[in-house]
Amino acid sequence: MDGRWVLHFDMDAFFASVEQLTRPTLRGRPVLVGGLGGRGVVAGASYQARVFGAKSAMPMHQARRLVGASAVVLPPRGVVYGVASNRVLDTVRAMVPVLEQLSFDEAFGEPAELVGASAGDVERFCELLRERVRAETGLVASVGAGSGKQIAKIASGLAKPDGIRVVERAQEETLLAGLPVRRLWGIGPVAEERLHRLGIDTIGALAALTHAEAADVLGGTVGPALHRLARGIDDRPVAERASSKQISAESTFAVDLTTLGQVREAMDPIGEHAHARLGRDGRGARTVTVKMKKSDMSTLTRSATLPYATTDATTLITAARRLLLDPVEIGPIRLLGVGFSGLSDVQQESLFPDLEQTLEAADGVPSAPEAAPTAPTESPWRIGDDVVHVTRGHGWVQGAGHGVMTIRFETRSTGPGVAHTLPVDSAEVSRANPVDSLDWPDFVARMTGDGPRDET
DNA sequence: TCTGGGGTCCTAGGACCC
DNA sequence: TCTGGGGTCCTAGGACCC
Repeated sequence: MDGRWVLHFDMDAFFASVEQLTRPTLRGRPVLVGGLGGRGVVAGASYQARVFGAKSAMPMHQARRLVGASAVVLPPRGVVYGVASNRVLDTVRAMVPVLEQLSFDEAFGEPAELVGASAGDVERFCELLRERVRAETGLVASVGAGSGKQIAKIASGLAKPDGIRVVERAQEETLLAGLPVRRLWGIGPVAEERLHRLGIDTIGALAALTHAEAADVLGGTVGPALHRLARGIDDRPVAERASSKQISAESTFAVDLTTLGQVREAMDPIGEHAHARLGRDGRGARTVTVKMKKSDMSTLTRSATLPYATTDATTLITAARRLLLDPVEIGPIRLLGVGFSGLSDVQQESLFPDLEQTLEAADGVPSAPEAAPTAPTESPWRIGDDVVHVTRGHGWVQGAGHGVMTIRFETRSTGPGVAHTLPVDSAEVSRANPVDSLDWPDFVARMTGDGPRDET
């Protein structure tokens, strides 16, 4: 495997960038994407928001406070990110046929034509890849390259934003040795703390341990594996991912649930959501798992395995319901989840109707909560909603309240748009497919051609 | 008003079978 | 006049990733 080059391709601030692409007014502004409720966290932050210290996984209220009044806070539009992600990855795949996709916005590749190539050749290849993605999707990616997955991933981190970083063999050891252990893929807060207590802060210090010591600190399987990575030994192959092993849905409540009645009631929409995603997958499940997170953040799970895999909603959701625990006994519950595993193809008459392409694109994507915990009386429109106006076209809700709403009319192809204030009950405005913000010309063609389109 | 939602993998104990 | 050993499945919890 000498002379192999692994690439790690990573979109820059993906969610926030898609918002800025499809809502041009947001370009250059600090955008926070994530849950708007009191318990929401940041799923994506634009670089303009990161300047203030906001970042992914941070509680939204904290990020908001850091950024201040200029912050634009938007709920995630999973469907749009899914469509954008598919287009980006299709573009990448045209140059790198075998891709190991890690998430919506990240993938490893190992192009055959780069075996034995010079660093300069690799850099030119990555630049071409980035240019194509930018030209075809309007989105920016950074790319890292190195002799293995770990170094490629670290390199793409160093390349950000909007860059390339090719790490040559001769630079690897020095580069790794100086980095904090936390930069290793697989070392999280717990392992970091454990190493820190032993005075091991850098990857170099981890590499200096013996194999046995590493196993001792980090566990018999993970320890030696991380130790090898720390020493720059990483011959893991790049391969397409197998189909998922588990499909789940979960929801955090604005207020903790304290009675079994509340938990049972909350269970149904979550179970149905998980089941709908199972339906899109097409397989049946044999094991049902219920997850309950308590107010102290500890988690309880209960699972049951059926004699055979099924796609039947009643069977699966009934099994889930039987697993629920009573908050009176275990304490208040902040999150409830339902998961299906033991997935297999199950020969059965088609129980699932055909679903829209956009729904498939949305699969596995974070989406806004179905039922908002906020006051339902004020307005049917929420900030970030996609709308279409009879004459002004596609837009999004910038603000709503006191009987009026402000709509910004713009899409990817319009450039920054104008804002208009309309009554919240205006008959000229209706809900729009969010994907139209990416594909406005297609939408116009549909309207003038084949007549009215489906609602989502 | 601290800490989402969707996943993967690992560990460890008990049941069960040969 | 006792209770080995290996393999597999199931369950529960937890670390870690984006």
